[in-house]
Amino acid sequence: MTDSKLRGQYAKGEARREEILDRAVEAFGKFGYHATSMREIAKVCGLSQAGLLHYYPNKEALLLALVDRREQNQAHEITKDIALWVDGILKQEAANEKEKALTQLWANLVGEATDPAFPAHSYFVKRYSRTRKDMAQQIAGISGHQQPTEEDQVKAAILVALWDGLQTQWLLDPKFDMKRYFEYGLTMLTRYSQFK
Amino acid sequence: MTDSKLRGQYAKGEARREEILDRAVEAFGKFGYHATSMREIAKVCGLSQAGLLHYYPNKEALLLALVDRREQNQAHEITKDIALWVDGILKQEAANEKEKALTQLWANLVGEATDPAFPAHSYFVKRYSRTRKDMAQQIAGISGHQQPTEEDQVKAAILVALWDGLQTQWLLDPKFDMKRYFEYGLTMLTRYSQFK
DNA sequence: GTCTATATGCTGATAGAC
DNA sequence: GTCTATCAGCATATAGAC
Repeated sequence: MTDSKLRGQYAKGEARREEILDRAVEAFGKFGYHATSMREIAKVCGLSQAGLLHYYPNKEALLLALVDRREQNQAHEITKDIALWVDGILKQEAANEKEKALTQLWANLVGEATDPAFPAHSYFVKRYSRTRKDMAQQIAGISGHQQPTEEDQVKAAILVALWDGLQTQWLLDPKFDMKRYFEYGLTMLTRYSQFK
Repeated sequence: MTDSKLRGQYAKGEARREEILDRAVEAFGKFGYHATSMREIAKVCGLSQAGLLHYYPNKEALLLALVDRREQNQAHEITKDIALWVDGILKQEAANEKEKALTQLWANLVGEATDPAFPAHSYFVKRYSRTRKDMAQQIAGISGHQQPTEEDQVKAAILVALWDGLQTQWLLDPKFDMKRYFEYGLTMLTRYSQFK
């Protein structure tokens, strides 16, 4: 079934949809979700506005497709090897740095998603909650705990915050060396304990 | 000169302007800058749209006035007493938690301000740069350094990131106990050193 | 699958009456 | 100081031709 997608109209349409998402990420990332019109996105896709609506019936559908795709590209396993873990995180960080448009979009969306009436609000809430849980599990793993301790959970929230916050500063100022700060923070989190 | 403002038309106008800012903070905070119309703000102020424009000639002027006012309310001195410093930061954090609308506005704006074309983009860039510098000075002070060390500067950026990042998580989920995480992070930052 | 044409409504902003 | 009336522009969305 998946292979059959590679031929025929369906595959073509799917490819087009992917391409549209790529352009949309760029546009939304630059100007924000609300400030970017479907016309503009259509334009950078070489489509008319009505043509774009053929693929994504409205703006919200486009947004959700975008967010969903990012989701799927970020699945990762849990490891007990601390070096491997740090490595994995830094790789993800590097990926975010490379895909600036997507990172920018994310920063933009999170701000807007704060409003409960935002189309993807509950998605963001769940997403953050799950990320914290996963991080806590991961930190417990490398700390030799069966279950995440209170401190593991606190560290997880801090790590998530650090990630977002450093990205913000980097987005505002491209010279900001996010990686350096992130590495320091990671090391600190792995080495420090309240009880030492 | 300042006293004379308290009487007459000028004082009245000033009070009205302040009131408008209060309402605007709320509106922008909820829905973001771009997604909030001048008409909506006018409405919650009990004004017509043209009436609102009498006080702030355009949308951008309103935004800048807002950001400017927050700026002035956040000036603070440098202390060498670590407990005093932590106390001051936690007070500011509590204030942000109380003034949810303003915090929300800030989160929203920072996301949008990432775009160089955003009206207040350069303001945000400068603001963050200065905050990092101030924080580094402050951290140097409580660490007994004459000048901020490299590590002090890294810690400053991390603290700023932590602040933003935890606020984001709290805004998404009001049950998120931001203060607890912030306290942990502050303690960690003051106790930990790369060289220990 | 993509287009043109069009409907309807909201945007920021201006002009000018009161 | 506040209003109504109005503008040009752009938004999302639909209908229907090719």
